[in-house]
Amino acid sequence: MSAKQPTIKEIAKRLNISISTVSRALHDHPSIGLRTKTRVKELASELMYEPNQAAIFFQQRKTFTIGVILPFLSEAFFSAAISGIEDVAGKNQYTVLLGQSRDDAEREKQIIDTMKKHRVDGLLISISKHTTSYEHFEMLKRSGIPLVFFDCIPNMPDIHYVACNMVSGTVQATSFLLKNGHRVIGLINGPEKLYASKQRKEGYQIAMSKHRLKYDPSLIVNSDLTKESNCEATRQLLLHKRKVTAIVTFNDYVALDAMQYAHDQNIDLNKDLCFVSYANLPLAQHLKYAPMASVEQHPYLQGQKAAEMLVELLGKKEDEKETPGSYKIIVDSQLMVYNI
Amino acid sequence: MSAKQPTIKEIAKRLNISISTVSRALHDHPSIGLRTKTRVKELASELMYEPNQAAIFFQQRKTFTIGVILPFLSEAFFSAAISGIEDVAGKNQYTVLLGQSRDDAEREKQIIDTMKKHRVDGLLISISKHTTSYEHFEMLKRSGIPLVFFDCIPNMPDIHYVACNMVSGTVQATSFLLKNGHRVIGLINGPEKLYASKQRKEGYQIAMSKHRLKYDPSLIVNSDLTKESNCEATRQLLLHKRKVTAIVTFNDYVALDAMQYAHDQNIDLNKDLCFVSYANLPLAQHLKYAPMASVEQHPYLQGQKAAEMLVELLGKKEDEKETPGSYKIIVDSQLMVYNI
DNA sequence: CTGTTAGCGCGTTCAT
DNA sequence: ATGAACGCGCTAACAG
Repeated sequence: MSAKQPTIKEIAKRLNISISTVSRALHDHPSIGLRTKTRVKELASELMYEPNQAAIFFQQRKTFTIGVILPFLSEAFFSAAISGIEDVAGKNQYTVLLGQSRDDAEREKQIIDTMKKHRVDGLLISISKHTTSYEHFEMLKRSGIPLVFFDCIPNMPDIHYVACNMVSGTVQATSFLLKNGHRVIGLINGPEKLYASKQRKEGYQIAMSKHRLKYDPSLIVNSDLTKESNCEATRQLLLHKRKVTAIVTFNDYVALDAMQYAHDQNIDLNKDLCFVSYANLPLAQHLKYAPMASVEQHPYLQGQKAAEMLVELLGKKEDEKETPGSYKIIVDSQLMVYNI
Repeated sequence: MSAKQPTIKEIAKRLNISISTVSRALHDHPSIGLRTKTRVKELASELMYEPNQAAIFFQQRKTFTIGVILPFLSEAFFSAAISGIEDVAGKNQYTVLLGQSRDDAEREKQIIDTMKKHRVDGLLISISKHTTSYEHFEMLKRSGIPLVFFDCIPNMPDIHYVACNMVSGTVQATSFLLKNGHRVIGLINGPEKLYASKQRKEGYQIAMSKHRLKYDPSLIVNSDLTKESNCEATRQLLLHKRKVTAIVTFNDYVALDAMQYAHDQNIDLNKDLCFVSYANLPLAQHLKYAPMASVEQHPYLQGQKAAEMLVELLGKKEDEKETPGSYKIIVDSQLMVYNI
């Protein structure tokens, strides 16, 4: 029933002209007679001709597809980021091939393989929490597939990336608490190896020294970000010999667990114990307990910037890939104080 | 630097054998000598040869790509659904091309065009709230691109789809309230034209008549699902001449707005006024106010089933597309009572 | 202005 | 057991 897609060949045959004439007519090539041009175009639309992109992609060695690999779409941060990516991609005629690593290094690797097979033109990656080996990224580089990391970036030399300056964000967060009179401030950090954790730690330290307060390492506890670990971390801080009056948490999910735990210990939230976090969560106003303030990481913007960077790399590629350096964009994070 | 991808042609030249021999060797064709086979394979892996899928796709007239179009990834329902889709797709060697319609009919249409251009093998769509014309879907059908709808499906004949039985879900929800002694139950429904709204209305009516209660149309109010509209709907129900003691809401987002509004009117939630909703939201335990119960729609499962259906259609296509009928899968929704 | 030809990378007959 | 040749749909370099 559904007639198979017509080709320029078909059109050429029917019109008794050559294939290339048809091709040129369709492309408004200047050297085609108006008469033939209209004839071609009419028949084309009559037949509902549509160029076979697969063929074009093939011969142009380009798929106009960019792969996006990220941990979880269910995290608001990423669903916002991918919207930014999608918008930029679409504006530049690219489509988005999706892959969720689910924070599984093996899965991430496999997705990369698949994407490579599909000959994506470039890749946008926010690496999984558990990715420790970076071979597959190196491999991509060697294959000449441009790669831009965003948000969660690997500790590798010469990479392109977009990330948030979590150092300054954490300085803001901690300073906010200090200005509000808190002196003993805990930090529930993520896994120690994570770059994101290092930045938070650094920001915390900077803020402390700025206020001429001694940095107490025991006020920083690491969590592997499971609920249990988050609660355990909270417990530790609550048992600290000094009275902790405020806590900065690695992200909102940690904050929720911590606040829940503290509340269950009959602690008056955001009074006896204040929380400041990093905004990954929507619905703040509908939450039972919300942190007093949250560091906004601008996910949509990060996605946008990363996609723009990639698109630029893709454009440049044809001419000269002589720029071996690395592009970096640091998006400023900023503390948002909730007025609830 | 990065050597361009080697081809079988390249390998053939180096080994002084023909292209087709290389091709066959790589495919373990029985009629290739063990000796040449190993030689080929060795060189191939040495050069890190990888078949150019773009070329293969092209000549096989297949991209092994399925397009997924849905309103918002930021809604938990959809991010869960796409995970189900991704898993099934991956298991069957398909990749997922993503497009968010943002509930914009025009955008939806344009995404479909792009996907068609990209020659996706099939499409999975949850239509936007504002899609009223179905031409583009018809067009796809005519092009021979298999189409499976999920969750939000258009009112069209002969379509394949996976959806949740919201009628029975609503019957359960309403009955739950009736069993708990409520007699005057409001329903904040979505836009009237939506199939999802019709189902909810129907379920509401069925539950009422099952309990031999008279159906009062004025207890059903429509919302366009904006915050304002949700609050206005709530207001109407609160002003109802009969005392409304329970409300079924179109979804969790509506419920949140409604509960917030009611709370601001000094109403004791889930006591003076009970809420039951449809589960689109995670973090239920962290919410300030949560409905007493929620109808689970099994998004992951719906995504899975829809993808499986599409994969099957894609497999069948080659042989005979003689089955013009339509596949339907109704996933049972079920009421989850929160024990908070 | 238009036609001819070649080639993109691969699978697939059809020969040998 | 291997090679030559063709075609998928399209673009582009090269003739007229």
